Amino acid sequence: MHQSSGGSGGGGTGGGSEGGGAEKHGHTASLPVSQGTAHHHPIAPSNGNFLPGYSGGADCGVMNKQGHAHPDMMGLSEGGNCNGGGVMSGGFLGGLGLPPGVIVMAMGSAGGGISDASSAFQMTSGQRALTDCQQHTNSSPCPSSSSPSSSGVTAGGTVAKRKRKRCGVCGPCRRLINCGVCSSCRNRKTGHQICKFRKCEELKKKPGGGGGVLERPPSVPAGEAFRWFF
DNA sequence: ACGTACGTGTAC
DNA sequence: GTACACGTACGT
Ligand SMILES: [Zn+2]
Ligand SMILES: [Zn+2]
Repeated sequence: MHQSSGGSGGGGTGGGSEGGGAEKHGHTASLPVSQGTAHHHPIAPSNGNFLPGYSGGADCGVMNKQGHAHPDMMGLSEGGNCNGGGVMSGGFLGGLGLPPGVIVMAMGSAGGGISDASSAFQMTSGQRALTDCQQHTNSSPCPSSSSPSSSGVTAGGTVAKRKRKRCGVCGPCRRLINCGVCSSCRNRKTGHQICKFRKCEELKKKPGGGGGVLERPPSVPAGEAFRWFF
């Protein structure tokens, strides 16, 4: 019971004092998706807040003039940020759930870059289910069977709930470092939660509608979005 | 073994 | 309904 509350509030806030150990040396974590065909952080993050792979097509010059990435720019509920307006980050893409392709394409046109097109494609498909070639015929992340934990039952018989993993493609997931000022960051020691700005959107949602429910963003049934590309 | 982060219960 | 704290799954 209590699934309603557990979804957002419950897990979304914890804290820590310092944002020292954001993650690891670059391996944000073991993202389920193999984003950069070539892992191992080839180059340093230009912004430091986003993965290099995606920043490439994102920074056109028009935006990205933040200089110093501010932790609170989306206007979550921290510090009463008003969202400057020039600042846009994962929130605008994954946060709003608007047609990413359109935006990216618009930028691509301005910048005049074919490579941007591919980026857009990646983002669009990546947001939902990665259209990559990587089909993973069988490399299932979950060992399924053959493992006590996978069975879902621990020694005592308690049903061990398997934890979901971040999608790795949404805005928050693409973030690399913690803001260090949000509740989660401040109380990480006690809260054991990831930075609010890094909390995967998929994890925020899908409290129990995973699998059978085809959740799609209101308006623009994907199909239409596709048409915009061609 | 350790740190990180998801899930859940409770407090407000 | 939101925020906080705890247990524990998960990866290294
Ligand atoms: Zn934070
Ligand atoms: Zn995500």
